[in-house]
Amino acid sequence: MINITFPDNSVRQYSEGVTALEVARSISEGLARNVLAAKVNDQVWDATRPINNDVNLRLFTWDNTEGKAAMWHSSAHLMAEAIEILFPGVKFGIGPDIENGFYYDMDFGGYALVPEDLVKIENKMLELARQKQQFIRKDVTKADATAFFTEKKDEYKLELINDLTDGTITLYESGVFVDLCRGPHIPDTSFIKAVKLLNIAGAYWRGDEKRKQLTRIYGITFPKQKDLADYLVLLEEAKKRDHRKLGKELELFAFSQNVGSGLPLWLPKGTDLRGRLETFLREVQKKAGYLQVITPHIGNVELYKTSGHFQKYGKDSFQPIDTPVEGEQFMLKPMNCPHHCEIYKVKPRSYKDLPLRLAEFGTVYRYEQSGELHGLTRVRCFTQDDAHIFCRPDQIKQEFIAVIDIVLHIFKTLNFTDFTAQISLRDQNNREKYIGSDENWEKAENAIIEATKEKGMNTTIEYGEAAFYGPKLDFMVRDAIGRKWQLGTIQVDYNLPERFELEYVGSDNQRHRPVMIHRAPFGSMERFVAVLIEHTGGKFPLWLTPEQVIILPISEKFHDYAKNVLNLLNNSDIRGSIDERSEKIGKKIRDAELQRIPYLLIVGEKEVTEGNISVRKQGSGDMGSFEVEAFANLINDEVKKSLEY
RNA sequence: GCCGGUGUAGCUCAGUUGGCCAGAGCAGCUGAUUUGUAAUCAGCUGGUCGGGGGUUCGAAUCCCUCCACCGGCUCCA
Repeated sequence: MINITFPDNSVRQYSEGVTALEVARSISEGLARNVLAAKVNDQVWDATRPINNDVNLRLFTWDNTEGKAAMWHSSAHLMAEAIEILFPGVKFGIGPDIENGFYYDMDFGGYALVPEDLVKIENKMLELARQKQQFIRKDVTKADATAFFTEKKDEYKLELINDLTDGTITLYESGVFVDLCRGPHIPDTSFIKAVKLLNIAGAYWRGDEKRKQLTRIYGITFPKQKDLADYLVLLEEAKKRDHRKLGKELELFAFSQNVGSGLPLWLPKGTDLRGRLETFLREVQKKAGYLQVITPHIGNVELYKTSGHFQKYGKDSFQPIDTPVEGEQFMLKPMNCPHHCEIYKVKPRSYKDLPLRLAEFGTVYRYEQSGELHGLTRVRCFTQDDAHIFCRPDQIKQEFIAVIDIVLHIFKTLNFTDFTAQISLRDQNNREKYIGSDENWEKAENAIIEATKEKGMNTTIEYGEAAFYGPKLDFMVRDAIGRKWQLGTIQVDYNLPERFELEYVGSDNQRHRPVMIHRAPFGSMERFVAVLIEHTGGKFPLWLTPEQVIILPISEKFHDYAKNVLNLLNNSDIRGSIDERSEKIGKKIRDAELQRIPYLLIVGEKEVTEGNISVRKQGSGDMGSFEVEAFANLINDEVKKSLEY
């Protein structure tokens, strides 16, 4: 007999070789019907795998991340089986579960899948799922595995096997499909009741653009048909919040092929909104001791050779601009830091001057690959809310923490609760990608880790995500459909001060090298506004929104009164307009609601007589009558409250 | 940049197997209406069917090519 300990620390005895599924059945038949996988000590196992020792056991169902993972991983196998039946000869790469579903990378040998194929595959998957195929785990030797996939002529699997070093190789068999796989899998395919293959994409084998591009199919499955329907509705809802769609509808920004792709045109309302964000940040930064500067949009090529950017990115940048006579070359500026270094150098600096915090809403130009362009989140011209802090080495931590405070303050003011703080470090195996000494890298990496610890932040660490000159702390948020974007960033840099030979005179009257911190709380105005649009669905905070109110006269007779009301509101710093169209009030309300204007003020006979306004709040309806002054106070209180430091 | 998809009026979309002058709704303009909490009515304007090339008696429709956009991959100072 063996002892099995459950999460609540209770212990039960079972005979050796018992499976998690049998354990579940011993607890309740209902549980057994829902068990997808199990955690045995620290490893997630098949629920059908025999347990031979005393262990800690935890059962996973669809309600657990691990349960979903097993379900989707198994779904990838099921899809592969369906494809092997429908498209014999297809070679398989990898097919993992992902956050929302799964994918499988496959080599269709030149055949281009069409969307109708997906439907066929879905149907075949459902057919196979109903057969209640079991996932059978087999331990094999490397030689056996190699022999099997050699026979199958699957070079991708062979390459994977070849790279396996830990000795144990497992295969999983379900129906006619056998895959190299670590597992775990769900007990059988009958748990998969609903299937949706979402899209087809190309993906380089092993993520290497020099290698063959395979066909990737993304899909998702559910244990109930209704779950799938709900999920699809969710996706549709998310698409409605897409900043590209809302940006057009709310007239915030536009793109024109005549101007060029990736070059956003900020429309009046978008400019107004962005301007308010900038003003807001300027105020915050002023309080935090930043000095605002302005630098040109171009700079001599030599400047970027000094900084190292030219060597690193010169080929992939907009190419230098030649002057007509002197033969000089200028780059569109891809970064503001070299310019700021030159500002640092305009005069000798004393340790007493530090930290020197230079801030600029600096517009930069980067030649992003055409396939990378994406609405306002990935563009070729964008404005960073940039600043560079030049400080003494002993000031790094305090400055770093002060920047974190600014970022957190901004996120809080804008209700960005759903972000992750990611510490981006060097790729340990690929150090030649970076410039600067090991010693400085370590100092910088430690400074970031210490600062985040001190702030008690939840962080993730990503290796290989650092900038080429230094590690970063990045604030990541998701867009409407779950894609991750970097917004705020804070970066420690020992390198540029070196390259620009920046110095300050210390209290010892000796020359010392300052350290730089690059930081941008929004990241870029473009990307920030994009994410803001998606997070708010276009319903911006009152203090930020381009139009706070719109006055809707019942008929032309009340236009004069409306103008008086607008004047009074303008005098109280409230911005808005009057809908003077000869439309019915229902139409005016509808249009204003669709424009996400926070307050609709209706004025007609009744309001004129009583000298007030009827207020309707966007999204929630009639709030009743208000005196203009009382309403103005209400608005201003709301604005003040959301901007409190 | 790579793989796949899409491209018809400002927007959302129809347009049978290639065949009369390319359609609708919304928006816009003009007029009527003077309206009470999510779409008043009528008329009009508006498209080199993404650009270029080809096949054909004839192309929005078939082929080639370029461009843009969409979903991924790779990249992201």
